[in-house]
Amino acid sequence: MPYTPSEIEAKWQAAWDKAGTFKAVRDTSKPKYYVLEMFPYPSGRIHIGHVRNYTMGDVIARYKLSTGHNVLHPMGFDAFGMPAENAAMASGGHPKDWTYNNIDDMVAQMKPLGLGIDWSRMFATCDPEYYGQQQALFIDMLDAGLIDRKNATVNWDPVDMTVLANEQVIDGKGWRSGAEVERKDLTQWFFKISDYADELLEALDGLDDWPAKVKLMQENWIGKSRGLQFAFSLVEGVGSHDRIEVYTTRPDTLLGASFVGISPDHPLARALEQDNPELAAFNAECRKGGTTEEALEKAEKKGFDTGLRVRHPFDTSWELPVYVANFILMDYGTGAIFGVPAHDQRDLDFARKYDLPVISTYAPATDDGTAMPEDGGAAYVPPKTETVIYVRGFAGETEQTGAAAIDAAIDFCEANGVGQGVTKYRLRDWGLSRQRYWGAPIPVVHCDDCGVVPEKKENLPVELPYDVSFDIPGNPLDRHPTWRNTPCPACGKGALRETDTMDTFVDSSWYFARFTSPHADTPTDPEDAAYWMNVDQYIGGIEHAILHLLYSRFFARAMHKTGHLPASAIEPFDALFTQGMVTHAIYKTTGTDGRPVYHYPEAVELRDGGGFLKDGTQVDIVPSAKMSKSKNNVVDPVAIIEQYGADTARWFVLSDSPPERDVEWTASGAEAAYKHLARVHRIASDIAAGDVAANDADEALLRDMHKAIVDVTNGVESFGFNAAIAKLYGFTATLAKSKAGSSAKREAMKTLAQLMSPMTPHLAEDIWAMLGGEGLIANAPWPKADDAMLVEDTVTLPIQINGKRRSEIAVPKDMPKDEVEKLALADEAVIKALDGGAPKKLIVVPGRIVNVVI
RNA sequence: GCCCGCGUGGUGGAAUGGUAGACACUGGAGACUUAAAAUCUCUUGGCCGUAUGGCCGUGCCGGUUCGAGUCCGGCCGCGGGCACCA
Repeated sequence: MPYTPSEIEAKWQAAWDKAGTFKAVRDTSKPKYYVLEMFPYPSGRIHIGHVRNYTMGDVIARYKLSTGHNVLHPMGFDAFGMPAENAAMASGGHPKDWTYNNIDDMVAQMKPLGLGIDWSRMFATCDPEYYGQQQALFIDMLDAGLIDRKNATVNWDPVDMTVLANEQVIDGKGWRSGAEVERKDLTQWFFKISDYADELLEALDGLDDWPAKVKLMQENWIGKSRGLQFAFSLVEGVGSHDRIEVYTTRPDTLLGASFVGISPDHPLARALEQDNPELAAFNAECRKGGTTEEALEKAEKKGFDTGLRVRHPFDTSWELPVYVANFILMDYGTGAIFGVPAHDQRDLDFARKYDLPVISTYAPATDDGTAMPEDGGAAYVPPKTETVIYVRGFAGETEQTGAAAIDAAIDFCEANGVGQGVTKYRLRDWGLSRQRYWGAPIPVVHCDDCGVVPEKKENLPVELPYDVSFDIPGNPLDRHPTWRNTPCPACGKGALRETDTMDTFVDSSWYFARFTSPHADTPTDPEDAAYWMNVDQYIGGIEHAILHLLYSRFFARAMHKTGHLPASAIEPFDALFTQGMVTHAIYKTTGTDGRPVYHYPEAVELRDGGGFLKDGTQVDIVPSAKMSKSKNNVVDPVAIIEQYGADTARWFVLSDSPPERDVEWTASGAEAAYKHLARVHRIASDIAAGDVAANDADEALLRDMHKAIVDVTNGVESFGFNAAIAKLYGFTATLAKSKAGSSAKREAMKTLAQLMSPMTPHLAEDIWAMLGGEGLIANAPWPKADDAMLVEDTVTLPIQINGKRRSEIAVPKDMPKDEVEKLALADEAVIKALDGGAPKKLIVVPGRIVNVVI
């Protein structure tokens, strides 16, 4: 019987459907397990990276099913966002049609993968049913004081008269108009996530099954700092401004200050520009370009001397100049700083540019001869934990760590009435307003008499109108003739709807909760949420380490506060796994115009260690590049499934590379995966037809089987899928070569099929049926290893001489240390190396290694 | 610029501080075959050597340790994120 994936896979998918194998139903008699992969954006085509992501989740889901869990494994679509509008602009369709067509296409591409998903729970965030409940959440959060309205800076395209996303700003210019982008303030809605800064930080400690790197990134993002806030008094006031409030995390360097810097958006800077055209021009220049931190940080550091001077708080005769500087953010601290060139490279560059003094406040504890900053050296910026010598200290010891000096400086300043120690966070409130059509409308109404009023819940969802056009830039809701008009929910008079829609991060911040009851007429159903939450295992890309995961953590808290999630669900993801990308080589040649020309893998023949086109031209090979349409190196999973079947695609994306790392897709690798599965199928057929009596090879085979159970189980539980697959290769080879009797072989083969079933479920079902397994393998209990079959009596100990392996001895597993020593010293290689002398040291690590030091 | 990762043969990678290169791909040799495909067997880090074997080797430089791919410090390269891409 040949291995024909197309038949096998369709057959078993139908069998699972019929049996409702993956339909999740609340059942308190079993432990629940909720496994979730980050849901996809409906681009229209599934990507091999999706295959990898969902296969990993499916392995966990199927494994948990076979260990007696009640499994929830849902799928949905993160369906709002800019690409749908861009497509509408480019080809004239409608975002809604484009999106739903794409979803249909993607579901059709995903189904053949045989994922154990409860498809009955599927939804898209652009379903009015979903975003209507999101609007209800918004209203509840507004009532609960979790939402605020204030100014935010956006990228403004002065030609298209529209707000641009950061990715639409290229080199400071609008992507369509090419106009220089300006920063502009708009009134926007904000989630008050900064109120939760400390809690979100503290709670990271409890997330034991999250990668440490993700927690560290979130910690740095929240950016808790302790510092000193105080004011410099202006020598001469300007209008109502007589002082400049500054915040510093390094108050110990106060005596090294050489200038005060304020943001171009600082109230004082705005006041001064009224009658200083030069400064107004400078500020306007600073407001050009995108809003990203990256753009601000990379811009050339520029300053403008306002001519104002402030007094140093510790010496009123010491006056410092006040500069407006483009690198100071109004969003962080007070929008004003004092510059200490000796201990900050940016300040040092600034001081040298504008010829300001450089004054060290501390120096290295041991002079290593490096030039001081005042003598042309680099800024001296040691870690706060390092002990340094304070040459211009004013609090605490002369020799102390930066951290100690900072604490002493804050105490000193507080005692002397110079300022207060304050704790600040880098985390800013989450601006959720978007000036775009394809998003969830923000359910508020602007009334001349009542002001801003939330829509009544019975009027939800506030649905997007379908009759819109995308022929001109900007938000079509703004120019819709009737949609905006609505009675005020408070007074009933004619009023206007808000036309801003919600950030798509809002959609993805609670979809995991909605999956627990996707059609409830409230955002969640209390019993379903209580039963299914939390997500036991969440799987997704590392690119979501900060924003999506932090917003979701905030949202879970907000949903708890508004009664939509139990207290136990404020950390919604018990365990997180971040998987790597699937990459593929790029094949390129250089065109006549000198630009690279990219070639499809099908067009390239690999031989003699190089790649060649049909005409013999050699191509440059860039290995392991991120798949990208423009580079022609995207692998289409549909073609792979048609050629080899879903099991091959699943097996390949799990093998070869650890899940957290990128995996390189190679045609030869896929071919090899297929060959292996065909081989397993062939071995199973042979075994099913075999009739060999039990014999002495049986025990060895069964011992190996039990070892394989342990290794594969450990691999699956620890996301070591590639290691588990390596063991499966090994056990397959053992089984193929074994001379054991048919009964033992059938047992071993059925176990192999079970161990493979999470990865290659269709093949596993087929083998299971072939060998007379009961029911579906998907429902069969996971095999258990027999400890008695795992005991090994002897171990091989490597013998090192001076840390290099020179020999080995076989010893009983539990041989005492002193006997191992004797045996080691009697080893030929050791005797030779000792040459009659005695070893300096003899290290014996039982069961591990012997090291003879000579 | 700032934050976080990663770097091991021709290739993907394995390795609780304890035999570096498991497993797989590619390449090479062979078996089977009229032939090819398929399948099976052996081999495949570099250098020296007929061989027993020896030396080198985990991006680079240094350190800790009996012992470092693994821990520490410093560099280099690549990737992710930087709040309106999702």
